[in-house]
Amino acid sequence: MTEKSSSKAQAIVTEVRRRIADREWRQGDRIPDEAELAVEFGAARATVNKALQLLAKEGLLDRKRRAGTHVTVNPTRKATLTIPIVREQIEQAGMEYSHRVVAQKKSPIPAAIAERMELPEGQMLIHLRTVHYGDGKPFQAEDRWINPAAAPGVDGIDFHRVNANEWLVRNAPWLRAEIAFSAENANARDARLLETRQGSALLILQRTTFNDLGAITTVRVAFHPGHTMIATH
Amino acid sequence: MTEKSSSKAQAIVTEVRRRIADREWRQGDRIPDEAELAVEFGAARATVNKALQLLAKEGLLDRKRRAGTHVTVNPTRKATLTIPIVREQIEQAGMEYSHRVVAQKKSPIPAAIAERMELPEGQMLIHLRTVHYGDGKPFQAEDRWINPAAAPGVDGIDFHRVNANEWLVRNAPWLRAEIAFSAENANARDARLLETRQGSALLILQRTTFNDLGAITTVRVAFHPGHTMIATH
DNA sequence: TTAACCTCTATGTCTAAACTTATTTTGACG
DNA sequence: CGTCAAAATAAGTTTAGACATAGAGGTTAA
Repeated sequence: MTEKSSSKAQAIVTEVRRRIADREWRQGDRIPDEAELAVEFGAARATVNKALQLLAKEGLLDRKRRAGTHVTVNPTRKATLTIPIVREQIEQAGMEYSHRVVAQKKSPIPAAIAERMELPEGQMLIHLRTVHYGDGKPFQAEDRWINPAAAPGVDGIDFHRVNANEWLVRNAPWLRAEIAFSAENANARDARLLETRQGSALLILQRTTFNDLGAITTVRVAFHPGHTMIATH
Repeated sequence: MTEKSSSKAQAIVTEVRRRIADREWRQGDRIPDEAELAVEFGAARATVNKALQLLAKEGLLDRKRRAGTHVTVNPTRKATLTIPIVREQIEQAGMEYSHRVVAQKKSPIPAAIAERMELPEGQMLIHLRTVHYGDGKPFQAEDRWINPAAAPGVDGIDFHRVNANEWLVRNAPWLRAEIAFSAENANARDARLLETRQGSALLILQRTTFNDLGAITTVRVAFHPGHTMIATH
């Protein structure tokens, strides 16, 4: 077995991946059971189990009790997206971070937002529009609604002085999130805020977070044209 | 402890998440060590370890030997994207799948592709353009380059008859992938293939896969305007 | 003061063994 | 034959115990 990493389990992961990549074990094949692999790799069954569970979570293996472990036929591979805090993303790129709150007020939520937040239409939430800059150039525009009922303490905050993203991350951790990506042509406001021309293609990230008390916040983030999000395998 | 799931480890995960969400344990706090939690939860240390490692991978906890486990200060939460096989995605939506190969030929790769695939510029690869349809309406347009050196057997295949995506998934599993999302205004070709107007905002997915032999394939997928990709927490 | 070194501790990893549980197989019975 | 129940099997989970190792903190020597 090719030892590629420090841990035994990781070595098993690597070796099984190699066998699949090299087609020693083909799509649909049943692979030896945990006990046999444990003997072959000189490891305990628990260690083999850990390795195979990881590969199953990755989508490379299908595991079923009694039926054994099979190489996935149509592997739907998963990619992990890391959604960083804007400020950190900008500073990590070696730019100077700044932001500007364009609007902060209490408003009744429109139908689309109500649906996303699973709240009744017309409820009064905090509505916030912010632009984040790197070295003075617009990086992303945020359109955010915050539900004070699920984020205690938010009412007294002046988001002109405190970064909403960071305040929320620190003061209202979420239990569940819904995230969606899409592309939209910049509308007049997007264009103005991002200092680009109307109609240019923007990557849009839409995220709603929930805790026991319900929806905390929903945000539509419009990235500057040309922005790329990287996902890691 | 609120038992939310079958497994003990999962129950610990849920309870720790709750304590963080309810701010019993706050950002930056050091939480009790594994041995203490094991006693509190009436579990073995290995079980607590499994739970905490999961939360650390999620980004909620920071763990360091000797220093203990802390609640992450600026949690960079991760989202998992499932990139399905087109056919399955379309059929799952209850539509009838079809596809059309617009072009298949051997061409020298341009500089941008060469860089992505870590190959010398001008190398001859298979170039493929395909449109995938749901109920006859264009769903996504693929622009793909395939490296026969890393995908043995690909040379004889007629991709007018075989779906490239599915052939590759089955015959050339990858070890490493690079995935990126962005938005682009539809160019003339995109507009024609997707039957939309030039300039409309398209969600673009760019993926390159590798095995021991090098880059297998790189593909630029342009989705129909309005398409949304969902990520799960 | 600083650098080099040591010690201690909390996490990381593995093991053997047991028990649980989903699922397939088998086989008895109608 | 088909049906239902029992047996068998492979993965799922947990446990106690052991050892490895990073790294914080303290100690000593230059």
